[in-house]
Amino acid sequence: MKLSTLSRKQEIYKTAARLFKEKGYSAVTMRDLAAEMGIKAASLYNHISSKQQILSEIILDIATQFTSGIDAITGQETNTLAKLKAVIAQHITLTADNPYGMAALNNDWMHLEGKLDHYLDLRNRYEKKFRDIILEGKESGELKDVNTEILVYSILTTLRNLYLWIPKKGELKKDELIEGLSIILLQGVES
Amino acid sequence: MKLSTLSRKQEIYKTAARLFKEKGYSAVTMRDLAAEMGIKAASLYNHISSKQQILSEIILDIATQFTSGIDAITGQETNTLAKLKAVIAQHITLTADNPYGMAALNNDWMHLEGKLDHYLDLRNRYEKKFRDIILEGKESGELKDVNTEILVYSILTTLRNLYLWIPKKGELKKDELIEGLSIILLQGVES
DNA sequence: GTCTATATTAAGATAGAC
DNA sequence: GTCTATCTTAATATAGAC
Repeated sequence: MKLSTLSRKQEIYKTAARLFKEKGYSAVTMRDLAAEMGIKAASLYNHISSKQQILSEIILDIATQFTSGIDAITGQETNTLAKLKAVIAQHITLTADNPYGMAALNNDWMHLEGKLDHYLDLRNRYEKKFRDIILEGKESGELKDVNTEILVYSILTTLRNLYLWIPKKGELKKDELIEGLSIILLQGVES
Repeated sequence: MKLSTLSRKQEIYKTAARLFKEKGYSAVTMRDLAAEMGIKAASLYNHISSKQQILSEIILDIATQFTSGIDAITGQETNTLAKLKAVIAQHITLTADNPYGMAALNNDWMHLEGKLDHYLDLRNRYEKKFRDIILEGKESGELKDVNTEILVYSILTTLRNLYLWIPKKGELKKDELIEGLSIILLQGVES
């Protein structure tokens, strides 16, 4: 793919993700998507094979990036707080790169058909690795003895929904956001 | 309405909310809804006037409850931490009462047609009142000087998504959840 | 209160011309 | 790579019988 131009296929994915964020997968028609790109719906099928394939591509692309990311973090020889901060940084980076894709990941995964099981598998493994980081922190004494499930839920929910908020706050620099979120999410639970 | 039986209309709202949570408003058809209730789609129209009306009813009912609730909390003569804990308790209570409606509120509000402006108005007022509680706490010194916008986002996101989590965790008692969440959300920001 | 039958509109997708 | 034309299916909703 050329550097500063997206292939037509990539353009379709990008436009679709934006529309999916606004109205959800089911409410976006192939005619909506085509109109947004200035072509007719039938022309889309020269580049993609189905609406379903567009959704799969968008969601599994991001899910795979999160999976690789958490594997790298888990493999680090660092303490729990460094790992948690790396998880926060990864969410901010991937969300800033692709906020519309993150929205589809969060809200439209249940409309995956053939790839649903694969997606659920990736998500469950991600959650387990994240929970394990928390559990290690509690065992080592780095984290206070708060309720694990509530803490896992609270942090992951905040991170997963950053797409609702990041694009509007262009004035906040990425490093400041990583610092600010780390303080708010972690300061209360550090020993 | 009789005490232990829902009117047919209420039954429709309740069933619809559950289906909306699973697949989203747009992906649920009147035939799906009717089948779930053991009748034909046409029969639904003896009780309700449109699919759109079902969505309005579900969302605005909850949004109104949140609005009354925050008005009561804002009117209390208590300190900031007590007010924040009351907000947390309200979210937990309303979500536990109606997790499916909360899902529709969060995910399907953009499909409101005639009532969209009214909904957005209620939501904006709620957010403003919540932000004002945080700002008062910072002025009075009860809260640390953390980034206001990040804190507002983080707490509200966690509370708004409780529906994803509360129904699965029946073993957690409500009071424990209020305590646990208050610790995790607030302990890091108290002075 | 529910049914069958149906009107109307719009969806995803394909064929074949240019 | 895009178009027009079209197939097939399914959506919301109404009319009128029981």
